[in-house]
Amino acid sequence: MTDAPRKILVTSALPYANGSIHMGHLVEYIQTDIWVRFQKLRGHKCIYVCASDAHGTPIMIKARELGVTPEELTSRFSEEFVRDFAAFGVDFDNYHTTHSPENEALTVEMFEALRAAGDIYTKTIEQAYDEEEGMFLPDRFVRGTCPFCETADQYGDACENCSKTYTPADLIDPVSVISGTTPVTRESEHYFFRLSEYEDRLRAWMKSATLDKNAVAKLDEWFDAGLQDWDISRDAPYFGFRIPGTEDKYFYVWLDAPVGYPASFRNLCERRGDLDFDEYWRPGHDTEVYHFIGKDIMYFHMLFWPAVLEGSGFRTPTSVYAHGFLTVNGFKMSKSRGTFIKARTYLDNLDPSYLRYYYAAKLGPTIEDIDLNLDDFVARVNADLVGKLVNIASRCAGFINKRFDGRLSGALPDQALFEEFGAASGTLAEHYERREYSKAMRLVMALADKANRYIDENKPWVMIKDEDRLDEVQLVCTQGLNMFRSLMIYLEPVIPAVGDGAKRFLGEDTWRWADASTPLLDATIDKFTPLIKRIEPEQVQRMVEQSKETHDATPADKDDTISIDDFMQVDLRIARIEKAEPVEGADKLLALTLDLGDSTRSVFAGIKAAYTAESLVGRHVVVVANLAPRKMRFGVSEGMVLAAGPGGEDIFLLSADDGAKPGMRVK
RNA sequence: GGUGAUGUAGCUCAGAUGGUUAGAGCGGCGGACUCAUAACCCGCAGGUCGGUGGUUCAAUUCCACCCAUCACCA
Repeated sequence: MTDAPRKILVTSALPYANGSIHMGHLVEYIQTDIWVRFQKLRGHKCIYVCASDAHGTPIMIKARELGVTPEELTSRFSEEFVRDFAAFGVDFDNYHTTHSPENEALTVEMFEALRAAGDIYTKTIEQAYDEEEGMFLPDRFVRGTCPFCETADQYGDACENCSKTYTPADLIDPVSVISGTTPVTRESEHYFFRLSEYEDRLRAWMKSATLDKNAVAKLDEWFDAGLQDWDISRDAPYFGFRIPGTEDKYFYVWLDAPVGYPASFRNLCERRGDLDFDEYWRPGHDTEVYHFIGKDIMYFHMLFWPAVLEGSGFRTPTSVYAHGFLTVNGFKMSKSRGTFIKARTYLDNLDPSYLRYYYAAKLGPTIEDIDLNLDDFVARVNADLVGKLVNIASRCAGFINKRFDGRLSGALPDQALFEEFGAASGTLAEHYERREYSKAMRLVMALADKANRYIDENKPWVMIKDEDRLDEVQLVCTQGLNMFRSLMIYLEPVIPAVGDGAKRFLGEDTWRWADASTPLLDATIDKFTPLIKRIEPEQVQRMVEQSKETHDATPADKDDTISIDDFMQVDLRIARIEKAEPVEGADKLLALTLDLGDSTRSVFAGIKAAYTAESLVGRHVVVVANLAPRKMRFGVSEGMVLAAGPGGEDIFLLSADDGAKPGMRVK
């Protein structure tokens, strides 16, 4: 490996400063940190910056609720973030905030450049307005009944029940979540960025950035739908930067948030003499810029952000690396299950190296979600890190310490075997570079197996009993410790804290990547102490217990079992099918008219492939009587007829035995 | 609803541009060892590769549809 040193700037997404860091956040910061540490270990100049995302309505509202200023709120969370990240070994070169002079200056500069280029225009739009609070309301701050399916208490942008999208003005009985009053619709002038003009340039950038194929598919989808211009302003009151030349207009938080990357970097430049801002952020230099993000914010980082940079005279990112989400034990993190685990709660119970290794063992370069299975976590970490890896040192060190005064021999007995370990360097480096961490971990563990097998075959504990073979014991253990050392160098980006312990044990100060291919000989090692402890399952149990918050559990967070009360909320009734007819334009639906005793209902049922209309008339079926009515293309469906089976022709209606009458409750 | 992705042994995941007995680690079972944080080593048992249909001499791998899970919809 003779790569010339590269100049690389890396970022992780800016955490929003209104809540604590949790296990989901850490996937990204650990992924990025591993990559950065790898680059540094290889001798490249790699800078890692981040910042708190400090603007926007949610922060403004939360600060108001707590009776503090937004500045106080966000700096409080920033301090917490910095502490948590440091504890997990996430080693930023700079951690800043978007509420900074550097950020304001850059945001205004970009805005002015875009305006000068004719890419900014104003347009009057209508928006929900809370008269009591005297403020415009973001869609998420208006709730009401869905205009399509009439489900109550839905957000102002989309219905969680029928998934239709709409605007707050479409809601039935809309309410401001801040004051509880009914919002009115009011006009306001907004600033727009002509994203629609950037399609060609974005397509060109997309090719040069060699994005993940899933990301490309997603972008193509967005291009196909047509790029819409982007509303980049918000009305006062708002926590953010005021747009120059206006009294009451502010930049939308998503405009200045990514500017936080160069702003944090500029802040670092001012404190360090060896960095030139323009070299990293203006076109025409051979520096590299990478953004690590979650797949949920690809839109902002792969469309808006490159377009803004392109249009305002800045360089575009070399690439944007998106990762998937974290599930815990196969499900979304849940407060009632105790799987909504904050960084701090983890740290109170477990060593950060465990998590860094486990994430590395599961991470690849794609946007696929990864699962933190807590049983697997315990087993995997104990088996790999303790049982295989550290065990190599543990089983060799005793002999060297007790019988050879801590002295390693001057040569290796099996040079070829050691060279195998050195030869893995190229493959491993490629895996790290491509963010194929799981592949790298598999390869390292396969080598660890090999090292353990070597020791097993050579049996130093047998030779030690024979005075004539003492030299051999020293040689075999030197070989074993050198294989251990190479693997620890390879894992230095993942578990640097364990690496530090290993360095101390081996009497070394620093490692470079290439050191893995050169053995440590004729050296004196320190007494071996356990570098990492096994995880006791109780530690995990305690962490889960401490993460449980039953009081604010939402229904979706509940256990797999339900109470009798929950069941009784479903109003099941016997109904007689009065009429059944096909629905014009629908392949699967039959329109049923049901007699419920005291009323009749119209219900659409997807059973046409299994039943003819005529065969149904007169049948008694079971219907969910209190299901929210659902508007379909053909009319409103006022209930659901129960049936079993996978669908298609395999549908089997439930019916009642003789004697059941329409309207009877099923329970 | 639209779009994208995922579905392989009990668990977590590899893999095959279609082709002899589909792999690893963990867990389970049996054996060996005792240097090592009950670690390590050897062996065994576990899978109709989500379902249905199609293309093909041949599909788990390609295509279609379906089911389930996840995400996004500015």
